[in-house]
Amino acid sequence: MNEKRNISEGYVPSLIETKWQQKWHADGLYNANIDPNKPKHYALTMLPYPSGDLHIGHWYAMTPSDARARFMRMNGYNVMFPIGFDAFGLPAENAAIKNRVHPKQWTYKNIEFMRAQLRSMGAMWDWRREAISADPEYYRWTQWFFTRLYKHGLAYRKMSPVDFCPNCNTTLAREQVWGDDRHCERCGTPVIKKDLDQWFFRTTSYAEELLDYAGTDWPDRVRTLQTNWIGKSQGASVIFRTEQGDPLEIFTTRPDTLWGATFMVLSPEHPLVDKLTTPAQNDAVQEYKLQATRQSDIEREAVDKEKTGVFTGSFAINPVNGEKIQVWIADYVLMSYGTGAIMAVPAHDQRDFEFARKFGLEVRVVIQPEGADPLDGASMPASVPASGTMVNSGSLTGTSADEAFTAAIRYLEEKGTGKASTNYKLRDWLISRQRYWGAPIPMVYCGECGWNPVPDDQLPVLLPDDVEWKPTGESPLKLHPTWKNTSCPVCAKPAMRETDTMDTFMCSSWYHLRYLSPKYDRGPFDPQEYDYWMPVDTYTGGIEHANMHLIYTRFFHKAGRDMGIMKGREPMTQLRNQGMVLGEDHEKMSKSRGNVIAPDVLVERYGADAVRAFLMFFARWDMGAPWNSNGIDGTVRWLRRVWSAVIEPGTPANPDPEILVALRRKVHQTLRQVTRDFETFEFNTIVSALMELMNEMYKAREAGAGGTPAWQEAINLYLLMLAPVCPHVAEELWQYIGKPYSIHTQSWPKVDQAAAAEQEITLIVQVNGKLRDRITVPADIQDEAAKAIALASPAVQKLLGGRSPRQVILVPKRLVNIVL
RNA sequence: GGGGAAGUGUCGGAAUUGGCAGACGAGCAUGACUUAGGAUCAUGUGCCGCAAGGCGUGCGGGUUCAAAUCCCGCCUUCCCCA
Repeated sequence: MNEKRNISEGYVPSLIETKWQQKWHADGLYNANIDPNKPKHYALTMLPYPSGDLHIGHWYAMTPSDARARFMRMNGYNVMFPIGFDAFGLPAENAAIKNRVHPKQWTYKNIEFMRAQLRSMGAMWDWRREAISADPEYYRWTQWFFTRLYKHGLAYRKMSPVDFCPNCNTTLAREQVWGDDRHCERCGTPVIKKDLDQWFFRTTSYAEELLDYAGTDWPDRVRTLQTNWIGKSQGASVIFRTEQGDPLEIFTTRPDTLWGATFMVLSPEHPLVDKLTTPAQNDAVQEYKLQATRQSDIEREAVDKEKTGVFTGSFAINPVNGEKIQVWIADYVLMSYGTGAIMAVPAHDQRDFEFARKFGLEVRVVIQPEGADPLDGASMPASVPASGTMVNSGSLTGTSADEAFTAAIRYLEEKGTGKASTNYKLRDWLISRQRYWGAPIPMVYCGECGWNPVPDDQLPVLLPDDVEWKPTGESPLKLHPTWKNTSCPVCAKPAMRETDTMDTFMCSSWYHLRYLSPKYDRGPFDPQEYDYWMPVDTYTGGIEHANMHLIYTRFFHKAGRDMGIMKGREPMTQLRNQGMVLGEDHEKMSKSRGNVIAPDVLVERYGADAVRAFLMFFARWDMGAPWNSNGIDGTVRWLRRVWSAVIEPGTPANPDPEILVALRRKVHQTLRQVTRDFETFEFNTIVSALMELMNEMYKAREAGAGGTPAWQEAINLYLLMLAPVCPHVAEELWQYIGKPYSIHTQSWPKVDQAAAAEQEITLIVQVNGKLRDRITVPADIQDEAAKAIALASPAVQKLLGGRSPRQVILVPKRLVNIVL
């Protein structure tokens, strides 16, 4: 089939899309190489998990990222736009258990399929840089990073609870715990918490620095999410003592209310609980501890939940007044926040208040709000906010609560029983997973030498292939007959490997570095590539990763910098988030809900370019929307119109010169808007501006402008503007009009400001803020002239009825508001 | 529960960030061309009203010459929670 015949058949995406994809690939058009003579631009889109199928949400995320990377390239940047796969993780293991396929096989088969899906998008990925986190040559370096963090004291081991199914005898991930009663997804048994020795990274050491976003262009929304997640609060740590003499440390943000503490509450998991529990209370305490382990933290923290708790039978001494107060346990105190123990000040904290009322504990007012009747602890209906004047507070009585805050800390420090303290909600990062399909934690335990990292020359610690899954779901690494046996890296005696693997967030914390040089074997990345490309200039991905992935990757970078491996403050300079595409039923898209929209079907039917354009057009990118296929026909119609405008320009028919001026004006105005919208990630209005321009061009062609120089300029600029959005059809038509290959290596056009300037504007005339007239006036109209014209309007004269206006408000070159 | 967002025609959405509400697209209606149309082209399309005109951006207040946009209080929906 020859070229001309294709063209005359009209716009048939299938005839052009694969053709160009293959040519671009063969020519290495999108290969990114170091070029010191050009400014670089590292554009990164969050890497997909190879679940088996790309869904429309992936395209929604990636298409605009690709379009913008293309736009940057046309603006003279040397652009790198890599892709890869976040290939470890639980779904592969579930598939293994369910379908008896090896996770490796399942994962790599999925990757193969998804590569083809990704290629059909026509994105400018440099596939030579593809990185797959489950490749040994990748996870070798994930493990290497672990050992570095360990050597720098940033990885440590401690006991920590996991969700555990006592029937299956296995730990469960959050998504394996179902329902309000929190039962095991496999067997339905209620889940309990079990303490295991696990590895942690000291993310909290970087809490303070993570609060500082200097050097980033990140959305305020993300900064706020992270700041709240890190959750810094200032207060005091105070040491109470149990009757038996054990120190019992608490953190409080309100040290000023210390005199109002009438009891203490420990988390049921607190280490002192058993020691504090008296024989008479033991049954009740043990029973309560068990039921507390059955709940999620989210449930436990719920403020409006009915308060529960049990008295331990023991007392503690309040260090500021020597009073003996009861020690309770309650699930609303979490072991993971602060010290897992609180002083309860029911008069000024609502949760403590509800607890006190339920169990008949004393409520003692220590702060009297200004101008209110004196509060009575016994009868007050709710806690009151802690601001006002101190009462019943020893030496602090009479001062304001604000002053009392620092005074109380001074008092504690003088007495040596507390100090000013800062607490963070951020916890250390638990990275141990009792799973097979992840990077093995490269640590070895020796009876004599303890824990030691696997030496670099023995990395990677390879996952064994010959594993089996017991129906219980226990980790195959633990069950493997020989894998865990090794020798101690220090004394060479027989030793045991750690059988846990790493959280996949570890893999995704540095994938942007592996892209730099995925085959490099002398380090995690080639330093030359690093120095040229890093940091990531534009990072795009879902807002849902604001807290976990994006905090982990920042932590990882800062820790790497302090270890001399990475450079600079932040790994990603600019961040932009897309919203989520929900299913047509307005629910989150998922296989289990059966509401997944597959791009393949759409591409086959409408072509990749139309799908790309529609995805950019159908919703605000940063907001997302429920999917709706209805509008996609409009996008196809538009591309057909574009096709027809290029193929059938018509012949010049001596048009009115004003038609040509107006055409050029519209073209350059559109270019101005499209350029701005690319810069600000407003992709939907890029497409609508292009549609609008095409509508104008059809009218101009109708009026005889087709084939004129103005028309040809319009076509040229149109295709250049279209190229980042619809790369295939733009390339095809660019070739058709005889321009040199490739359109994607052309420069972004410049706006002709003079041509874009309006000669006339519509002056809005309001009376008392209501629209009364619209008058076309010269664009350079002066203020006084505009007022005069507005006042002379018949509509205004009628309303004035001979009166003179009280006030005339003028917005230059836009609006006149006449106030009567 | 905590944290973060968002509510605009029949639908997806636009609005130079305080200045013409509803761009663009879908849908619908009418017409043209057609043996035919899930093709193409043209025109119309927020609501009430014959009209003049009035009303309209989740609901209720407020600030302002002017509010979808700013402030206060509600309601609803969505996202994240190691």
